[in-house]
Amino acid sequence: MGEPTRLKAIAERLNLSESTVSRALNDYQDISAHTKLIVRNMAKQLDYQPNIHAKRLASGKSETIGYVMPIQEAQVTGQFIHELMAGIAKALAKYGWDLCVIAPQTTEEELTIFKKIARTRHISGLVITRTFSDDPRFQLLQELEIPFVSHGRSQESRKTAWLDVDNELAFFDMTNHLIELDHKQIAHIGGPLHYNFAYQRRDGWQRALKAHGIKVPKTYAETAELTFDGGCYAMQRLLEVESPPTAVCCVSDVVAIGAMQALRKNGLRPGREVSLIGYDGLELGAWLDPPLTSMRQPLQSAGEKLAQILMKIVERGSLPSDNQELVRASLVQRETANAPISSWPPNRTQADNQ
Amino acid sequence: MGEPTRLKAIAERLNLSESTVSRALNDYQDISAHTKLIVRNMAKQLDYQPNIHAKRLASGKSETIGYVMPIQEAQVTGQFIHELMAGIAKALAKYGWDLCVIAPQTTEEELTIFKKIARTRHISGLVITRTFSDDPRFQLLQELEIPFVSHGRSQESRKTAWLDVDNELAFFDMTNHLIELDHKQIAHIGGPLHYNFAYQRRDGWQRALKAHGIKVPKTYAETAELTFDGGCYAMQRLLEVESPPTAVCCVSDVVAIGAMQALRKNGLRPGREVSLIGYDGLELGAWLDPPLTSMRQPLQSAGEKLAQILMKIVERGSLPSDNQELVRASLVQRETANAPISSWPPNRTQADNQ
DNA sequence: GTGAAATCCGAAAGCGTTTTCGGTTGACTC
DNA sequence: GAGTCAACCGAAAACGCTTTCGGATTTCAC
Repeated sequence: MGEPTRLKAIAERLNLSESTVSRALNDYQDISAHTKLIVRNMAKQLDYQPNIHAKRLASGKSETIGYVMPIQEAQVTGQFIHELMAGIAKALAKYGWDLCVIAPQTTEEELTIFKKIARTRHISGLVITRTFSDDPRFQLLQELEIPFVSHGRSQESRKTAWLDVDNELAFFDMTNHLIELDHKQIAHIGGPLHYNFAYQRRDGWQRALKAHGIKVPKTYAETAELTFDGGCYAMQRLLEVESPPTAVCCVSDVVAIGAMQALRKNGLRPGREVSLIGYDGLELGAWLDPPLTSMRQPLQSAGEKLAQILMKIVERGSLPSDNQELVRASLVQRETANAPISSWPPNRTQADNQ
Repeated sequence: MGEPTRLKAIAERLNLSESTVSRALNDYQDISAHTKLIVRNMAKQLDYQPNIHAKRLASGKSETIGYVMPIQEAQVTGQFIHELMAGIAKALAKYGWDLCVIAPQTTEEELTIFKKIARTRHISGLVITRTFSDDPRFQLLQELEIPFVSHGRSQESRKTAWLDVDNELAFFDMTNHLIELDHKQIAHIGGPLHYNFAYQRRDGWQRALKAHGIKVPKTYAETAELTFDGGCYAMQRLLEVESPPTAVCCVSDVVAIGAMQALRKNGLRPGREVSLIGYDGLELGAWLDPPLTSMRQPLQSAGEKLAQILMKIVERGSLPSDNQELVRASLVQRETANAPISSWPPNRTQADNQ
């Protein structure tokens, strides 16, 4: 397809110097409006695209940001990542920035890669996800002075940029929804507490209970691995407490789906004897029988915002003022959250005593 | 963290020229083994990382490949993409290549981006997925002389590099599995024929039937959108034919899940009255009630292979000999594929006549 | 001991931009 | 009409690497 157009070609055609052409295209102040105009027209006519490597070498900027793919450990993170990345890529594309994927195999490798990036600087900023309460990446990235923004918070994120869903509020809302349906025995299946969101979600549940003066036994606060099996076991344990709950707030959809399975195994139907609300709003929840009620956070737009925040940080060389943002999750009404029924829970003490 | 190490620093420390150092690190023939050794040691000691932009500018190579994210249209592509990308990134990382994500919003934009890449050449090769029977990308990329490899074939892919699962064989195997279970009334819910794999999967089903001398009515060849609803409607239609099937081969897991729903609505249980096999092996299939039998293709390793093929093409400047590869899908036995039962299908003609 | 070949390395010219610095205009002031 | 000040543009030096070319040794054969 022939040689690509260079700055030189434009300069020669217009009898200008390369430097003038360059500054015209980059909108420098000291180029006349007229010159800018003819240069831009010629550039368009010749379909000029700057050599990106020369540009980045000369300017010392890379205009590339990296997305660190979480190591596959929790289940069905795929859809999540896909939507988020699509949003990031979209926002970056508007400004001609590139999105580079980093897929470390282990946590150690991840940290090693960060150190390498700190030296090469060929990636000027990072988006990280799946944050932990105690997440070593925050300190390291700050030490290395690599601009970054996280999707989700951590104990270390007071002074860093992040965008997160208001987990506490989401579970407050979720629990309130169940209370409005007239539930009073509302349990919670939480996630492992090394995930930062696990705390917040549990707190939201507790606050809603407290706000309505509802007291539940300690056994109602369950914990599960973020897997189908984890949810299944946790629900099973909840069914074995003295007075089982009529509704359960689940830390994730996958966990909720596991809980549904446990209910079925015990001859119970989700949304009848025991209401269930998940979190993530996965579309696959709609395909279950019955379809799973859930909470959904906007992911594509989150990706876009993350990219915008990060670009600002990179360009300014420091944190902008609006570097932390909380978004609200919304209820996805499906069929597993309904009013309690009179025949549940069974009067276990009577039955057991007979 | 101080200035990064440059070639110059190594050269000065060792009293060598920059060019010698450069060639030593790049393993040129005309540098003595001894020199190479001391240069490499010093490079390691100083933690030298070449400036990638300078390198790419000077060498004219970009060592970056692009992955074109499919436009979100079919459902649950997320997990699929995630695994594939992880494999690609892993293989590229071994050689220090970068993976750049391209997320076009429309088909037109996708083609425009290709043209831009052809001019800038800042991405030296592409991986494309979700191929269509009639896929304009193949011709364009060849015209533009952009190296690429596709995951999946097309009508235009005789002369291009690809890696694909043997769809025909997968559905041949799938159908045989049902035949071995003693099914004789085996239907197929296929995908829209603009997807290239839709043909192959249908053909595999037909070949297996033919191989066993099994004849089925034409109405057994259904077509559905690759969605939950699509599968649901198609299954409903199958239940309304004169003698409904005892087993159904579904073009994808999502379609199969929709089909399960249709069965339930009709008071039938998947895997009892009607056996069902999906395709994709999504883990979420295991969470259904009953868990969905499916076929699975290896995705992570496919990603790695795609990356390797593409790197070869880019480096050689032409197609290597082993540029097309077919992998085999394997059966994921779960619970929706069992032997037929005597009470199904109902003797419809009798019943209707009464 | 001479010529040829092989071995190893340095000099220098790129690669295509950006950006600083200074110089040339013309207009404007007094 | 000399000086000042903008306004505008060109020259040239980076940026950090690769790669060609040729020169200086050394080795080998005869």
